[in-house]
Amino acid sequence: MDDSRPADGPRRIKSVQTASEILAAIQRRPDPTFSDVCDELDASKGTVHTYLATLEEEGFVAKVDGRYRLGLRLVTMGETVRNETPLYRAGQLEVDKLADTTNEYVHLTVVSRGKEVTIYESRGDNAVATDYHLRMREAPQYLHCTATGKAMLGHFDDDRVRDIIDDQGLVEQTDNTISDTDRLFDELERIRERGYAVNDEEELRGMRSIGAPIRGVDGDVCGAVSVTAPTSRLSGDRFRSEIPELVMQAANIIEVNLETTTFDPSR
Amino acid sequence: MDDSRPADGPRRIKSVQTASEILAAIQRRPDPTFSDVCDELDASKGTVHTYLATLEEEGFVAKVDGRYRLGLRLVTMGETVRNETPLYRAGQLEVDKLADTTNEYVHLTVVSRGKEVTIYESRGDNAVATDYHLRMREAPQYLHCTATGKAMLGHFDDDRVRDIIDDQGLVEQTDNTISDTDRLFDELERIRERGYAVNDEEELRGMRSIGAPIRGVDGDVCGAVSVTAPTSRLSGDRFRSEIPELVMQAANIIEVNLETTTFDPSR
DNA sequence: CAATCATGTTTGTCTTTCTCAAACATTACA
DNA sequence: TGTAATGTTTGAGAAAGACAAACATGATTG
Repeated sequence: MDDSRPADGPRRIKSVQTASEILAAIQRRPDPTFSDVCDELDASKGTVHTYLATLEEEGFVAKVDGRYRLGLRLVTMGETVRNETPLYRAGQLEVDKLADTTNEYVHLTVVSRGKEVTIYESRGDNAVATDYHLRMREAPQYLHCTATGKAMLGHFDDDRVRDIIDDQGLVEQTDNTISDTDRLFDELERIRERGYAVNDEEELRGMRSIGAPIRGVDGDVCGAVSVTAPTSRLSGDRFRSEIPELVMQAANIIEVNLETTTFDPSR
Repeated sequence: MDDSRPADGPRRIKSVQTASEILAAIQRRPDPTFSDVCDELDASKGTVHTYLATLEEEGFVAKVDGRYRLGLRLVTMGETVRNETPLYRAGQLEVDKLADTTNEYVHLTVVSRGKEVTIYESRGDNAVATDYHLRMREAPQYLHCTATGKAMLGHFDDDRVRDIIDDQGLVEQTDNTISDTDRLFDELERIRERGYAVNDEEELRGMRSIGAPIRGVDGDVCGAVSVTAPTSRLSGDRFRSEIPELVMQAANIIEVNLETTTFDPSR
């Protein structure tokens, strides 16, 4: 009844947190109006108004006939992030090739704050669930139910995996999702042995993926690559050896690229 | 000597502006250290520290062994922006096709705040200047020296064009850049007549482009599409009729897609 | 067509929170 | 080991943010 102290801890800029919340609110809601944004925040109209005006001026938000959107500055900044991620430069071409030979979706992902973000995606000619994959890239995804995610988890040390599970939980996205910690650790063990991870309709019903980890120069995992296809097209030999082989090859080539580009003197 | 009034005008949140400046500083400088960031801002170390901590917590900034980078949240948000730009959904496939038939770089751009932003890019097998195009996407570009930019300017009304010129100037990127207002207006006239715009080494020496405007349902220009290739491969008939024809066809198809997807009831 | 309502914008004022210095840590370097 | 460089924390004054309420502007409706 007495903990009215400022509960210190490290200092933060509250206005920046508020701005971030507003951006999140706009992202959550499609094309919100001014009062839609107000509804999602607990701040007065006047305050929200000033924030939106500032964010618009800075290019983080755009107003299109009375409705708010995230601004194009986020596109250019996002582009910078990708270009400065060594994995992107090292992997882009190889991902395109893999999409070309498999004709399916290929993803290149990295871990950030306990989730994974797709840094590059290539769509083979037969790729399905385009809309799902479009939307999926708009937010970081769980690691425990994707091929790339599990491939990476398999090469983290147990403490780190445990921390991630504690933070994120093992949300059941489908009936096949591994939602039990022990089972997940068993699975990670198998992934380590085989060298690749399988996602058997654990993220999305009807879709399977094969993923392999990518190690950086220091030996630590810095990302993963995967092929995703409808279960009907990803079964039998193709599921058990052909695609896994191709994915691991691609991962290997990207690793080599990484080593050589990292030492690129022009950077 | 007396204008010490608050110089009112509409209110803004200063902290958000500061945060924006910090992000810009990090984007400008590759992998800056803490004091690098301080150097670019005029704020005390303590202040910058608090901002960076906040931005990191929010995912807009990441610290990788002592150096700052833009954070992956910008990637996911940027992805949202693209996905919610109708032009992207309407044009993506067509841009891929055009890159496939021409084997060159194809760009899909929109205007924002007097400059253009590439919302999607497809790289044909022979595409050159990969690195330039990578970097180019990290910042909005001038309209007066690109094929897409001029295609769009050609269909704005004169006042709007004049405003843009006043704001942005006619920076000479190469010897061929049109840096004279009257000459630019003449050129825009020709573009309107022909239906497509030409960039003849006006942006980058050795590179030519052909661009066509894309009109939205309301009839207003909402973007443009272009093919870019080295001058040696873009000359003669290919330069004067083949590629222009293909680009205008693509623009036309995208316009049709736009009309049909806009009325998509699922949205 | 007036009147009511919903939506968005501006302003005065009090409170919160930024910001600066300066002190404090921590790490590099000689 | 001492000195410098870099990064982090803190106290307190000054500045800026937040609220509420008033003000516009457009919709909607009786």
